Amino acid sequence: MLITGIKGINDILPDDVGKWQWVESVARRIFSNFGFQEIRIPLLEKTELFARSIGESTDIVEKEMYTFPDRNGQLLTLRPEATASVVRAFIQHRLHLNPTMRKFYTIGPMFRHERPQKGRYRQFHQINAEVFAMDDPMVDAEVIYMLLVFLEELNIPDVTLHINSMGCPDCRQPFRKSLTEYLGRVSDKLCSDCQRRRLTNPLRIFDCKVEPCKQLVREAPVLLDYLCNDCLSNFEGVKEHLTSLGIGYTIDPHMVRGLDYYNRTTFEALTPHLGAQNAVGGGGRYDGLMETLGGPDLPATGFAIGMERLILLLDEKIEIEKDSNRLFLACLGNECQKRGFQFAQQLRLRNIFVEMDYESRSLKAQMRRADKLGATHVLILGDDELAKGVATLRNMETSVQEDIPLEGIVEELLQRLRSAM
RNA sequence: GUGGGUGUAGCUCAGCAGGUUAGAGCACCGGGUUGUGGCCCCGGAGGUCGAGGGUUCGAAUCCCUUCACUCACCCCA
Repeated sequence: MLITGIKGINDILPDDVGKWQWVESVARRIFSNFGFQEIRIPLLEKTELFARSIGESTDIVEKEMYTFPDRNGQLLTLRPEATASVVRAFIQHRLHLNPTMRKFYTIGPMFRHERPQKGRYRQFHQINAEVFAMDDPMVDAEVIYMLLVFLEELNIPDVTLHINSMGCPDCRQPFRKSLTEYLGRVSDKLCSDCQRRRLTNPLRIFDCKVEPCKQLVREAPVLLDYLCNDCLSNFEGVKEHLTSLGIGYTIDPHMVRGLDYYNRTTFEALTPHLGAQNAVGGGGRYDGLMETLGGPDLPATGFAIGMERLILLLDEKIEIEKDSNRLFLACLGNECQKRGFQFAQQLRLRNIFVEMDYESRSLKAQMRRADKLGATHVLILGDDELAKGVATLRNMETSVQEDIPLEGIVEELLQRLRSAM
């Protein structure tokens, strides 16, 4: 019985790895320009961390987490998102005492036990950015700007920005009340799912795709109308700064995010090219989370980007530039192969790409392989050459061959191969 | 968890009104050049037709079961 991988947990094969590395390098470059520093957090955390931060009644916590007891009976969870861990690390290491520790990014896999489909997997990868201890609307705008700059740099097509404000606990209270009242009045017209949502998590009804519900939602009270003065001026500030940076946006009063910790400005970068999914990235402010997790009462904002979705959206045409020259060593006969084998190691130590065959195959076969590997040069080492004290260097592009004396050949090759880089 | 679609060579797929040895393209290996890649020509290897059961003289093809993949619902990156 063949052992296969786990459903929704995929391999990334060498042919695709180039794209991933490229995406990561662009993220590192851009985020670093914005003052973000990389932080690496564990894949495993105590279950309680996620339960408390994400919210007990969210789908993630209720039914999507990979949770199990370790050998000591401690309940652990494979992280379903990164923010909770970054906040935890920030608190644990008292980083708020260090003023250079404010902006972080992290890249890595997350785990959610959902049914896989296009753009959605059980192990998926996110690029996260988080900013702590800053609540000026300028910061919200800058974070959003950085997200868009990044997507732009990757040439992700047809990205639109949707924003909303989730208010604060103060304004959410009266809003919740009037929303529940409204939903109570129209409850018999809601779909069965929304019937349930009405009682468990009324805000979720804004996400419903059933037509009658969408109708009703249009008439429902929206949080934006209930914002307190502070939240309102804050939201205005964010919009102003976005505009000043030349960012177009759509205000979507019905946008609801899946995690409970969000407040004030939330946002999503959407594209129509992801099948049933539409978000490539999303995030928002989460001012209360740090205190909830036992840390200082510091504001925070951030976002997550779905890397699989990014990869799906990448232009097929992008090509990862081929690095430097590649030398293939073609050896004929046992003696020559031994010489070549040692020779290859020497060149590699000098930072040159060298590949060779380990079976003794015909020169034709070796040439073919050299071509497949994209070798720019082939060094042919056979009895004829050894007898003359040379090796034949073939330029694969021009097909020009010349003899190189074995004496001092390493330095000679280094020069030739490096100069063309 | 629910529903639809699809499972034939490493990959993309043809074959399916049941009928001799299951095919193609690409990829792979070898030869055409006793030591020279790409293009071309010739040859070769590679398949328990997802698995199990049933119908039949005979099943890749029909029926049942099951598994996997995939898309969608739910929800999200």
